[in-house]
Amino acid sequence: MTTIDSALFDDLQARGLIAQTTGGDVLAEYLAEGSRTLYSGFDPTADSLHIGHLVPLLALKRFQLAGHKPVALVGGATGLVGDPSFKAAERKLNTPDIVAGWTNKLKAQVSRFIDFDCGENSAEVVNNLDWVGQMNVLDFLRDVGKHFSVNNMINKESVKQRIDREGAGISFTEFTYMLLQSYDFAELYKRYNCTLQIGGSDQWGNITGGIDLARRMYSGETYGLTLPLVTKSDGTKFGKTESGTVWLDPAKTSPYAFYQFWLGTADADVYKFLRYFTFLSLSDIAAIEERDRNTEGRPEAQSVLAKEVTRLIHGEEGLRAAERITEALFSGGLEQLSEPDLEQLQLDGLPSSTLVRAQLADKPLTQWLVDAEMAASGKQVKDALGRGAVLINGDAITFDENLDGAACFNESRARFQRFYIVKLGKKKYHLFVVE
RNA sequence: GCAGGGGUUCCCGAGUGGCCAAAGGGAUCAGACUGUAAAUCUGACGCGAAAGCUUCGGAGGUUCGAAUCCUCCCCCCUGCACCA
Repeated sequence: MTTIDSALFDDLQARGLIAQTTGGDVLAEYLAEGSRTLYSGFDPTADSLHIGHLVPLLALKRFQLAGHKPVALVGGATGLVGDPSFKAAERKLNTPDIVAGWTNKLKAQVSRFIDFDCGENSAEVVNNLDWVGQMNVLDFLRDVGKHFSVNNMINKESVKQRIDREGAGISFTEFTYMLLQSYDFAELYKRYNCTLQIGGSDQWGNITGGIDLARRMYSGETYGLTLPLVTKSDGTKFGKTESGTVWLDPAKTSPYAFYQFWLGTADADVYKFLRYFTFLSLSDIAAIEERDRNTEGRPEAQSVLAKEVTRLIHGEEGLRAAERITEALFSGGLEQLSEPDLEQLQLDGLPSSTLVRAQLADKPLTQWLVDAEMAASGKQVKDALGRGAVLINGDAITFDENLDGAACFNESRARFQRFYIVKLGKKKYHLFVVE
């Protein structure tokens, strides 16, 4: 018999992880009284999840740890249609085989976070294409569509801006998305007695749609809970860096870059993020906050956050690699790195490139750095050059040197004849290996 | 199909014949200050080391000169019509 942690709801609330719920206190009680089955959906809109998906993903795990059974739904079907919720414009459709490929990747990714072998509340991963895929249009219209009122649908906040906004619009396809997702909930209710759907706060309309449908089709009593949208205190979008989205796939965002992302969290956000993204207890987090408040200089919270989240996503190994690189680059000991250290940095995932010595003179430094994706354009490098912000193995490079790639990467500047650590600005590092 | 409104540099959004590589804001990058933070200030922000080159949905045209004018085409929005 699974033990239920009746404090779950209070804990979620205290973490700020509850945006809205249906049922209010009834839901809290319902969760405290027994092991429930809940689900959250992830649509394949890319070949990897990103940190924006982390809140619902971790929430599934929080529920599981508290004794409930999580179902992760990967939207092989809904991904073919596109969720219009709060989107400014119609999205372009991806081909079925692309979506199928992404679906498989997401299934694998999602599976790493929840436990499939813990008895009664073992997790499930499902794909809604399995039940929507073979449904025919007429059945859908008669069995599902009949339960929806267009009048209600167009009043949903999530599609309103698309309907009201001049210059926008919404296709029937996207408009129908809500029906598909609602049907998922009803179907999971039938299959697994799944009685709770969780999701981002943008999913509220879709979730309540599902609750209504489950009641109408099966007289099922179900609940919804939404998680807050992650926002930053400065108003910029969470989860983006200069180089774009922060992905969970280590091939798309290295553990080092991932670690650095969290390390850069603003003070104003970091304690909130600890509550959102880690499993540290609220009292531990409060203790960290208290210590930081009483300490001069750099707070401890960011490194705790980076460590916890990186370990969660990339494991102990990924975390250690990220820490090794960070330590080497930011603790000032660059000159002390041994040859094996430098080789290890490369293995650990420090961005690196291999250049051929004979070709160095072909391009200016600006171009080499652009090619290595250290900067988007030579202009940016040029700007940095003018401010002495480009360092090769510690030497500031000048404008004049820039033109001659070979001079920049000259042999006397090399470490162990072939390694050059280029620093652009305060944080960007790249290892060049010249052969 | 008809009528009207639109498509501008990453985003929003000015610009209606030269002073426009194109206002302003946001985002982003670099510098100062710091704690690899925030705020603030400074600079950059189509590409190029530079000379210079390429842009304002697409293709042509008018003009000494076009993002701005004309023609055709593509796409989006709103309404009407068609259909019933």
